[in-house]
Amino acid sequence: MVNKKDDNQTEKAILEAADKVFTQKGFAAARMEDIANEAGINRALLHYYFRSKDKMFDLIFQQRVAIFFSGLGQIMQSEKRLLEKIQAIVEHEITILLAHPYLPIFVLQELNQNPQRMLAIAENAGAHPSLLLKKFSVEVRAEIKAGTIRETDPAQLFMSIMGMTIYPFVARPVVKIILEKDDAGFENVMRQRKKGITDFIIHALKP
Amino acid sequence: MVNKKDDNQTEKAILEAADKVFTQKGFAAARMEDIANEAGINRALLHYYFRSKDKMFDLIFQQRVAIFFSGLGQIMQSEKRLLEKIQAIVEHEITILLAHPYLPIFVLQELNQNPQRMLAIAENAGAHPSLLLKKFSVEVRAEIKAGTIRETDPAQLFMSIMGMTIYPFVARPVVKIILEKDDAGFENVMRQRKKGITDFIIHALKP
DNA sequence: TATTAGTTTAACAATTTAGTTAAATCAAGT
DNA sequence: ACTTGATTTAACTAAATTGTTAAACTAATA
Repeated sequence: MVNKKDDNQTEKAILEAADKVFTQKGFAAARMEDIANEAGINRALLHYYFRSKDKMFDLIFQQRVAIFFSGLGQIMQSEKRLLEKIQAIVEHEITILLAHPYLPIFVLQELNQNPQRMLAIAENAGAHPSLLLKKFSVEVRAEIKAGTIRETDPAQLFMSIMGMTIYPFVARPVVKIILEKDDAGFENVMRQRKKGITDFIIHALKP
Repeated sequence: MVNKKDDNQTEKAILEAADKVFTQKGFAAARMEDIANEAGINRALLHYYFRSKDKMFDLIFQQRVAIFFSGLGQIMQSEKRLLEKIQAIVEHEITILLAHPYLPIFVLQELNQNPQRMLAIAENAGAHPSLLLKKFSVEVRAEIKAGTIRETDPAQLFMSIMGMTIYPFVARPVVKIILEKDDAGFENVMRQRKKGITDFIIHALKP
């Protein structure tokens, strides 16, 4: 038997709305009614589908963290050479952030308020986050030994990569004003930035 | 006549408490009682000193934004050569962020929810934020023409500097886990990072 | 046509929170 | 001792918010 609005279309609409509202306002400032309005339904139906605000939030938050970190882990563990790997990271992250602009500030803000969530989710995912850097570090040291890049601390390099790619999205409203861009302009700058960051890092690592 | 707890010590305690609570939880999640407890007083006295939550928040927020941007503007407008200027920016920002670790995520989160606040504060400060980049851009182009640095987009460079310095603080809980550091260890890494970032940028800019 | 599941409406209870107030208390200075 | 202003206590109001519920409605389906 098929629903009035066929299939699970409503559930999807709710999840999308919840994502939008939670992401833009954060958990504390998000109102169930905001989500209902955004989804084009009413509060009663919200609780009919998802029992409580907390349950909805946990769902959304896990999804968002997954999006934020998923691809990254795979690329970090891949067999590419270091510079190619860095390029892949940068392009992947910026592509994702262009599609989900408010993702990082949301995730990071909620993690800051509740840092143990990070560990819980990581455990759930099966791998400890510190593994993320292990292989990367080995590769960096190998390239240094081979003389292909100059002496560099892997952890510092990793933070630089992440900072250069993610920060502009976190500081989006400030960046837009300083650069005098609208949303379209901002996104253009970020697309150019894919190549810009990679070049920048390649030059910085030259022996 | 002097107060029970002499002078304006209480007002100071309240402001410090409000700073701490607002900064860590954000406006929406911050409770007046949290602030009162943190200040070692009760809610009634809070309203006796500062009429409302909004008033308190506006006060704190303006102060925080000022700290976040103040020194930066002066350095950007100064007469240093480009590389020295970059070094000064990095050292200044990291020094401030070590003293106020939760400052950027707080400011950026609240700005994201309320972007027009940025313009209001900027107007209040008398200068449009876009001026921040003007002189810097001229200098970058001059150095490029002089052949002292390679072809570089000033805006992209600026975002890279800010990203490398500020992002680790925004992502502090994640960084701590990935690097397996406690607070002291994290701060050590950030102190080392002052020189690390500057070196990184200098190499990246070499013709 | 009767059934069924999704949906709306509207009212409700319970809780949390901001903000107010009056009275009591306390710690100084005069 | 008296006064004064800061502070606490404790109660309160008003509003917002989450969550629940019963009844009505609707659209597809059997």
